[in-house]
Amino acid sequence: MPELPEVETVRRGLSRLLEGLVITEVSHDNPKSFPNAEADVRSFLIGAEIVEVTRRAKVLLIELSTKYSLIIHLKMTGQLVYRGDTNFGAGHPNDSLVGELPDKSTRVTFTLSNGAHLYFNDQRKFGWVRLVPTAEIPMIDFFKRVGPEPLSDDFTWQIMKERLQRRKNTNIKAALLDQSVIAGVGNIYADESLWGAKIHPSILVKNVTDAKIKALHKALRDVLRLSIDKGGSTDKHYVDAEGKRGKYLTFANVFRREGQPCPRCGTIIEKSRVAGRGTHTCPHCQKLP
DNA sequence: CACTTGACCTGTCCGC
DNA sequence: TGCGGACAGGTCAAGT
Repeated sequence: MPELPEVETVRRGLSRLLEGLVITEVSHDNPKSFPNAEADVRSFLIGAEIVEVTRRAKVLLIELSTKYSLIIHLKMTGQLVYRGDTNFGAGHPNDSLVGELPDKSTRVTFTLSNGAHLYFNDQRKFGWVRLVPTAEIPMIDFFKRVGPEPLSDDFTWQIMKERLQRRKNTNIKAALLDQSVIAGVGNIYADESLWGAKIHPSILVKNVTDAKIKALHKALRDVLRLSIDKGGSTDKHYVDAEGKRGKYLTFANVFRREGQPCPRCGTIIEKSRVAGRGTHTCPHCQKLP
C-alpha cells in the first residue's frame, strides 16, 4: 500500500528525526525481513551515523557514514516508526495508529544514540531491509530499470508518453503500475489519476490519445502532490515515521468508494478487476472509445 | 520478447 | 460460533 506519497511522507519524517544520530544496536526476528543481516552485519551498522534519508520510487535509502546504506522496501504492510523516550500508542492525541513497540509485527529494531528506537514492522513479511555499499546501489537491477520520478521537474507529458509506449499493447492501468515505466505509482494513485483524466483503465496504451496522456500527466502529478500534502493514504497499515495515519483517503474520488456517487457526475462508482487489481471507476466519466 | 498470472504472507471479512 | 475462501496489493518468478 505504501506508494510514492506514503514513502515520501515517511522519508520526510525520518530525515527530520534520524539525520545525525548514530546506530548503537540492531536486532531482527525474521531472516526474510533482513536477508543479508548475517553474522557481521552488526559490525557494519553499529557506530554508523545516519547521514541522509532519500527515496527512489517506493524505496527508502538511509545513507550511513560508513559508505554503506540501508535500503528499505515497505511493500504492502511495512512501517518504519521512530519512538523516543515516550512510548506512546493508540489513543494518544497524536493520532497514532500503532500501539506500544515492539509488537508482534516488529521485524527489525534499531537503537539510536539518543536512546530512541526505530522499528521496522511488517505484518505480511513482504517488505525488507538490506545493507549495501552505497556505491553499489546504482548497479542493483531495480534501480537500473526503474522509470523516472513523476514529480521531478523534467517529467513532461511527452516523457510520460514515451515511457508508456514501452507497454503499448497492454492496458493503461498495467502500464502505470509498471515501475520500469514510471516510478512510484501503485493501485491507489493509478485509479485516482485515471479518474481525473477520464480514462478507462482497460484501454490499451496505443489507443490513448495525446490529449488524454496530457490530462493523465497532470492528474497524476496533482494527485501525488495532494496526497503528500495530506500525509498519504492510510487504509489499515500505513503510518508515517511517528506512527500517524495519512489523510488522503478522505479526499479520494474513486478509490474504495464503490457504491458511492462520482464527485463529478453523480453516477455510482463501480469496482472491477483490471491488471489483476481491484479497480475503481466511474462508468459514466471513464468509457472505452 | 511481450504480456499475464501466481507466489510470497497474514489478518480480516463474508457467507454458510 | 467456527470454518473455508476471497481479498487486500508491490514485486518478481514462472507461465503462456
